[in-house]
Amino acid sequence: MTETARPMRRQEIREQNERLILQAAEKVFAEAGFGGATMQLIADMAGLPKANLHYYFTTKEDLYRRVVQEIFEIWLHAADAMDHAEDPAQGIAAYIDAKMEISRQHPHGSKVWASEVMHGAPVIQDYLETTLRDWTEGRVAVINRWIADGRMAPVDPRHLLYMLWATTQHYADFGHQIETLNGGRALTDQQWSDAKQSVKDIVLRGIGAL
Amino acid sequence: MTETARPMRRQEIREQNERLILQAAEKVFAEAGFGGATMQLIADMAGLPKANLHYYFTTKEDLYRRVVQEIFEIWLHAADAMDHAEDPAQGIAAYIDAKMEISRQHPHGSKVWASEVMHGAPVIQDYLETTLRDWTEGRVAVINRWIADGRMAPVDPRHLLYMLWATTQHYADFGHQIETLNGGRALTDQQWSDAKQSVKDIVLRGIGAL
DNA sequence: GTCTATACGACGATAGAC
DNA sequence: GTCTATCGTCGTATAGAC
Repeated sequence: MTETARPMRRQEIREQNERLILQAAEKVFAEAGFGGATMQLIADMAGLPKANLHYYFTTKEDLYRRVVQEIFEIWLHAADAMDHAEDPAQGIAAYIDAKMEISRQHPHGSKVWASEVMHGAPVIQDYLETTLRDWTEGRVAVINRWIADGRMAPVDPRHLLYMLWATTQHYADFGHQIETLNGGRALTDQQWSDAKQSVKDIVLRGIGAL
Repeated sequence: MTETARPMRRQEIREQNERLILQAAEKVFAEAGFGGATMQLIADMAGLPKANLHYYFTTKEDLYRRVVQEIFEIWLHAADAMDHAEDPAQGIAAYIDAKMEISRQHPHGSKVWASEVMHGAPVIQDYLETTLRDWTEGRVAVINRWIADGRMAPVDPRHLLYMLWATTQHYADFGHQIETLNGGRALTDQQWSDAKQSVKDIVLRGIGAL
């Protein structure tokens, strides 16, 4: 009887274990907060000994930082939907759809980010001041161009962006509250679709793009 | 030399100390999360010995529960602004103004609530299922009446409420991010005024009430 | 690369003097 | 009602065998 499965190389073992740990950490940090999370809990969920976590990430804060960075990267890519559009109706609708879908697919990451910012962004303050600030200024310019071209009403671009962030992320961060108000049941496919449509209807009409 | 100040009675001492502790706890729980907060930190901020906290509130969780209940009560009263209005333009504008003002005056409480819900509402789940559910159904009925009377567009009342909660609370919960994007400075009176107006403009136009 | 055992510190809670 | 001293627990992190 020969061993058919190719043995994993060191690099593959490392990648697989880091992936396992990061997925477990995202869930535990989201559900318990940074202070409430324990390395033991994350290790159990990842199915690895606690000491291995320290081997791969050294400290609890290192591991946490990596989790926060991941959701941030995902959000940045959602802006692509907005950039490749000519008019606001299409661009903002696509951005809302993308952000709502992320809230559905990555609710844990969204919560970890929210928790981090609520506590004053002790770990990712530099990201706020560089990447996020640049990103925001770029989108503000896009929206201002749409306004200048008469394609939408003259609303303050920053407050519009805050409304988009707040509303889309609310479906992840306050998902438990929404579920409770939905009779204790998670939103169905149809209800998610309705949610996206409701948000797009109100916002697009609200900025005069419909 | 006589003592002019009337000595406080036991009940007054208790009320004053509980108030000191609750204010300190709200701030510490908001900034550090439940797990990150320590009784020592709260005691130092309140200017009382740590043992006194346990005397008045027994456990850390008791103290936390009281903090969460307080912000919830404040939010419930904000709905009064909505109930005494005949048309949606006036009622929802008043609700937005009230909720925005609470975000400004009680950012810590808002964050504690957000954190509690994000972690699955382990302490106030019963409130979600009773008080909040009843409250929500009442407002849904009001909005549906406005729609039936042709005073606003036929939007889904629940998703409208979620957008109002998300957007208004965002200015408290993500206040640090907003401040960073504002050049590291807190919003001025004028900027708060602009924020309220922007939210009202987009939402009211969005639901066809303008 | 994996895991057991443990050091070390911090926190919640309480006992008991005042 | 107030406060000091302290107990027991738990969590992060590491040392060292395998």
